Amino acid sequence: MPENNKSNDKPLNFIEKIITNDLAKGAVNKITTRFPPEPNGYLHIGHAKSICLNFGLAKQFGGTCHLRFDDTNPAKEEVEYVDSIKEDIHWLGFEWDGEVRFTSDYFDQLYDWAIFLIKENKAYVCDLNQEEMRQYRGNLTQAGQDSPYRSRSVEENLALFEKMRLGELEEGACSLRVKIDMSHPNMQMRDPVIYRIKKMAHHQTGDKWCIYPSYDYAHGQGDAIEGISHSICTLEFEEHRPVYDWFINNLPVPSTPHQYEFSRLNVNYTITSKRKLKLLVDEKHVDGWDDPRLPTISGMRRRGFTPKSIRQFCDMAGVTRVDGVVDVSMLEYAIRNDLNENAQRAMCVLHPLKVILTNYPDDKKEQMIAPSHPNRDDLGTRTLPFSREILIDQDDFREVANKKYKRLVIGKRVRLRNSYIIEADAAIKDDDGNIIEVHARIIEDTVGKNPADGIKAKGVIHWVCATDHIDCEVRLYDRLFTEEAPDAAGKDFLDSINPNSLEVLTGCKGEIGLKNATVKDHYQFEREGYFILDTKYSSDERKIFNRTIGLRDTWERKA
RNA sequence: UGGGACGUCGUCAAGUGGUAAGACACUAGAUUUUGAUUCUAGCAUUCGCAGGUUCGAGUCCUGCCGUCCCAGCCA
Repeated sequence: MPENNKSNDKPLNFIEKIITNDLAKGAVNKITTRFPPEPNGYLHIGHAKSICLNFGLAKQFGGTCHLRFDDTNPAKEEVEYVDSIKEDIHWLGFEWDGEVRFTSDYFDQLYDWAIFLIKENKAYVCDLNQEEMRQYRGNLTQAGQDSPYRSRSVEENLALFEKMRLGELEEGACSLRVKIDMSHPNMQMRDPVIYRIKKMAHHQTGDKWCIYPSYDYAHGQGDAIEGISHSICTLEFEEHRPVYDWFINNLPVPSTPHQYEFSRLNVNYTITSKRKLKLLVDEKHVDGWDDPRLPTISGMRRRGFTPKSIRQFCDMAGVTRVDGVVDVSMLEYAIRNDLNENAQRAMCVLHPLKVILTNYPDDKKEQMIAPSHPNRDDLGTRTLPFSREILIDQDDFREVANKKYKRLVIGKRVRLRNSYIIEADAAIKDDDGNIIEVHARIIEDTVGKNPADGIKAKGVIHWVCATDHIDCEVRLYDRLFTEEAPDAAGKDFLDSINPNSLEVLTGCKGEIGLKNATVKDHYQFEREGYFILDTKYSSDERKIFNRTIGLRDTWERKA
C-alpha cells in the first residue's frame, strides 16, 4: 500500500482520491507522473504548485515522476530556459526519475504515427492558410465547414506530407490535420492541426526537422510512450482532453494515460503569466528574471524564500478545480514560519542615529554574549562589542511620545537588546533642527537583569556598536503591483506597477558577526525582518542584504 | 445566443443525505530582553438564488443567476 507522507489528518485532494482509487481497483500498479514545462521562460510560483503536485504525488504513492520538456515549438524555446528550469526544480527539492526527457526525443515516433494516421485515412494535408482555416472552422455558435482538402487520397497526403518533411513547401503553405469533426461543439475537435512547417533549427534536434508536431498531437503520445499514468495539467486544457483521448484511441500507443485538470495557482498583487513576466523583464521594469520582486522561482530564491516555505505554501493552497486567487498573506505566513524557526538572529540598524552613553567610560569595551536564536540553543551564541558610542535606529527615538510608544524617549528607559537598559537625557540637533545625536546613560548592572530600583524599561530596541560593526546596503521590497488583480481583464498591468516596490538603504550598520555572512545564511535582523545576502550584486567590499519579508507587525510602524 | 467547467466564512479549503473540519487573515487576552514567536478565546443558524423530494439537503431533483475557459499552423 502506498504511504501517505502528508500530515496524517489532512484530507485527500481530488487527484489523490483518483489515484487511491486507481491503485485500489488495480487500474494501475504504480503511478507515473510528469512535469512538462515548455522551455520558453523561467519557472514561477504557479509552476511550483505543479511541481509539488506531480513530484509530490509520485513520492506519496511510491511512483515516479519524469521531467519532460515540451519542446514542440522551436520559435519560442531556448536552452537557457532548459537549464534554469532544471536548476529550479532541484532547488525546490525534487529529483526527476531517470534522464531529462524531451518531447523532441519522440519526433521520429510521432512522425511515424502521423504516417499511420494518414494511411488510416484519419489525417490529411490541408492547404488552407490561417485566415481561411479560421473561416472554415466556424465559431462558437456556428458549425465549421469541411476543408476542401479533407478528401484527398491517402497517396496524395503521403506525398504531400513527405514534401512538407523535406522542406519542399513553404511555411504556412499547408499543415497536417486530423479528421475529427468540423461541426463539433468543442472547437478543439474541429480537425486540429498536428504538424506545421517551421523552417528553423531546434535547440535539441538541430536542423533535422522542418516540420514540428503541435501540442495536442505530441503531448498525449509523449505521455503514452513514457507510461505516464496520470497526466496532470491545468484547467484551460480541459477542452483538449477529448483530443488527447482521440489520439490515444486511434494510435497504436504502448499505454493509455489519462489527463486530469486542476486549477492553476493565482496569487493576489502579483502576476503569473509567462508572457507578462517576460514583458516586465524585456522592458526592464525589473532587473531580470531573478528580480526579487518577481514570483519567479529564481526571483524568490534571490529574495530569500526557502524551498520548504514554497512547498508549504503550495500545500496550504490545495488542489481543486475551482479558480480562485490565494491571498499573498498565505505565502508570507509560509516563509515567516520557516525562517522564524530556522534563521539565526542578528542586529542591523537601518537608519543609524548615534547615542553617546555619557556615563560609560571612553576606554571601556565589553563583549556581550547573545543567543543566535531565542529558543534554539543548538544555534549557539554570538558576541556583540559594546562601547560608549552606539547606533540605534532613528525610528526608535523620540524627544516626547505618548505611552504607547515603547522605545527611547527623553527621561525614559529602554532596554538595549542583549545589553544594558539606558535612559535618554538629551537630543543634540543641527542648525536645521534635525536630531543628530542622543545623550543617554546606562543603568548599571542591568545586563541580563532588571534594574535594582525596580523601574523597568518599557521596550526593547536593537543597536550596534558605533565603532565595531559592518557597513552594508539593505534592499527593502514591497509588492510589485498596487492592484490586487493587476492581471484583470480590461486593464493594463503595467499601469499598476508599484513605483515604491524597491527601497535601497545605504549606510546601514550591521553587527560585526555579519561580516561572515554567506549567500546561504538567512538572518532575522531583530525587530526588522528576515534578510539574506543578495547573490547578484553583493560582494565583500559592498555587502547587500535583501529583505525577504518583514516581521509581522501588529503595531503600525509607519507613523 | 454553442460547448465545457466552477460557485461552502474576507481568502484558500474539508464535507459524497443526518444536522457546517482546518489554514491564512482579522479581533480580544496571556507570556515575552524581538510591538516577533508562543499560548488562549472569538470569528458561516449557514453553504450563489428560488422551488421541490425527504422525518432530515451544502449534499438528491428542477429552474434561474454569476464567474472562468474554448474560434493559434502557442503550450
